[in-house]
Amino acid sequence: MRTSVERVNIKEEEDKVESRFPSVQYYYPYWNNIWPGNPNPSMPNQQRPCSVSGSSVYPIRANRSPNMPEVPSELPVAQSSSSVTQEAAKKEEVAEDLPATSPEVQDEVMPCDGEDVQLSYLTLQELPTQKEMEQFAKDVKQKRVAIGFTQSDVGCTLGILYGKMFSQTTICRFESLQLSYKNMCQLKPLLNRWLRETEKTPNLQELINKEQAMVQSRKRKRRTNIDNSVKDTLEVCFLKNPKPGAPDMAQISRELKLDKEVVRVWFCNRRQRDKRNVPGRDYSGESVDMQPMVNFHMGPFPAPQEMSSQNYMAPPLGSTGHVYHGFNHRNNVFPQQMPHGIPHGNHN
DNA sequence: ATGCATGAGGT
DNA sequence: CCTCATGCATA
Repeated sequence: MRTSVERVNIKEEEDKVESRFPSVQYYYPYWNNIWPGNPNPSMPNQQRPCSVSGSSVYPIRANRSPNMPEVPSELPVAQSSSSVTQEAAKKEEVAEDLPATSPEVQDEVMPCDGEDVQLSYLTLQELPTQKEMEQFAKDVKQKRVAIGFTQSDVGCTLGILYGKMFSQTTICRFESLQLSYKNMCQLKPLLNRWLRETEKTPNLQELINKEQAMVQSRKRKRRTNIDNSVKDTLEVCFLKNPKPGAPDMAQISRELKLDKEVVRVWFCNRRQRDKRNVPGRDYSGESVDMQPMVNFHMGPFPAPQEMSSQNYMAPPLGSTGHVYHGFNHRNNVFPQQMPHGIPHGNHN
């Protein structure tokens, strides 16, 4: 049993469209998606092709596998909605980004084979390796701390300097490499620029405060709190079928007495999380797989995403059907290893 | 730091 | 109805 596991396309398996929004109307009237939160309405909305479209796929150096006939296909369809993120910082990334982090490597990167890592008009050099990315993230954090910036400050500064603001969340995730590879690549140029910019203009603090003054929030659905016991059950369901169809979700929601939309979102998020924490490949570079039973391929790259979730072991739950708090709800299933030497305390 | 939510863009 | 980037809200 190994890679032969093909993705089960439960996706199209059901056409019986369950009533999607049955009894749900907890949505407040803020649907006219104008979100005021964005202080930069002037962002160009072009869509440049992006460099990569894989999720948690990290490229490696070419000298590793000489047998991979990598063919950078033409303009990949960047469905990325992040406009400025790419455009603005791209060019200089080409020229200046590399030397900073890992000097030893100057050769090309080798995007994963079967993966959808693609190149467009960008050079291969723009695809940092996982190691480089780790180093870069570390650098960013170090710098941030050094100048006494909070993660929010950084996000804010990016907005001021380059027109696209980011939340504390995003910066945090960047630093801890919790974003998809592609996402990391998009943000890297910006942060790289920030890194350099910061050295010149040490007093951005004021700008920040000014900008931060106009923070606003729109009404949002209150965050649902799902009981751990319920989460356990959801987890079990997920392991059995990461992509339940509408009917399935309907049933789950019924049984757990959760709103269908909540269930749907939970699965979406669960899948997303699944992609970030690639089994057996933590971000520490040296890692070995910690899941002896999983059957994901052990190549340099994670298996095709669709199957990643199937690699999880069956939950340790008893067959009694009785749910107990058996999961670690913190860094569950795959404890994510943080590469940073810095302890993970709150630094804000 | 992370859980749930939103919305754009894609089938 | 999905994925993906992103963020509010909260533990």
